[in-house]
Amino acid sequence: MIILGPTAVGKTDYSIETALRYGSPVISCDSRQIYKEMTIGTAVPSAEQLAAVQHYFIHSHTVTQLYTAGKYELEALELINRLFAEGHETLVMAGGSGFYVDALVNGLDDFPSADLKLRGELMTRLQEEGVEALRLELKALDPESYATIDIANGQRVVRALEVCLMTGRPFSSFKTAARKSRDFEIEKIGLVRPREVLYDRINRRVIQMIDDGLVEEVRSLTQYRDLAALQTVGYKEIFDWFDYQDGKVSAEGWTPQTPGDGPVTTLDRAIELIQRNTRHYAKRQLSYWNRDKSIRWLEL
RNA sequence: GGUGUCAUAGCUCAGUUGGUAGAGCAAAGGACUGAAAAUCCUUGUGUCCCUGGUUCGAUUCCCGGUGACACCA
Repeated sequence: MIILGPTAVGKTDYSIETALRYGSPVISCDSRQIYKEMTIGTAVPSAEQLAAVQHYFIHSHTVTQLYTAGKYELEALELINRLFAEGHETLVMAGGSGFYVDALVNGLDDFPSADLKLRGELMTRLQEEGVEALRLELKALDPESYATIDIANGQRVVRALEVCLMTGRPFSSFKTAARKSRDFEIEKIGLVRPREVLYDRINRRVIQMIDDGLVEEVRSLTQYRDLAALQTVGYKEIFDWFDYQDGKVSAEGWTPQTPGDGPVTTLDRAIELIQRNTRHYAKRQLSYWNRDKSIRWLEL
């Protein structure tokens, strides 16, 4: 049983109740709560909650190692098989990372995993030369991907190109879109609340995080700021505020007409941005699951 | 009390040398095969503050009013 839903909807409480009912642990499906260095900003379950029910994939990995949906598929599957073998009838999973859920449920094709060095080079080129150059290169190496992937999305173009260059085969040739069969039944339960209520919960939770010491948590992770794990709502905005305080960005040259958010001059501004970006994130989650007709929705 | 400036989309503003208007943000919708809390795409009709005048035609010019701000008393 997989419990999913947008951030701040109440998955943690619901999943713990459910797990207790089934005598199951909770297997988390969350791309950020997995990191042991991050706690407040990722809204991991409280110490009491973690004590009440055994949790997996919470604080289990480190930000210093790139973690991906592919690794999650492997590790989660292994864990699930082990737990079933130990006699569990029903397992409770919970999380907000749709891509991770998909990786587990349907499986990913057998793509090679990221080559960080190559990716770094491609990202540099993306910044210096723009998407256009990379796009043309992809068109030459893999016209099919060029025609099917979102060509405006630099990150996608880089990944496709990365696979082509690493393997000498077109990115599209790895794609079978075949669903892997799993030897257990999966039931998805989606938690929802009225938009207004959800947004209100998000806004309050952000304030609570600040009260709980988010700023200090972020400060303690400064050395990791460029890692993928730290590209996270609640962390990015506060790093930007630090930058402003350090004089790395200034308010000069910025007017309301300029695209973008402008400098993060105060903590209050950072809070506003975190709240907004969390709302945006919740919307993306909803849109991701919207097309999945197998989800049974439950209004809280 | 006097003078001046401003009054346009939920917010901050641009603009129309007079032919009923457009950006950023917000908001809404969407995409997604190893960075996914990432990344990317789409969507803008609003008494252009109110009244009157000039004009074929006013949100744009003029008179008056109201409100906000600034300065002077």
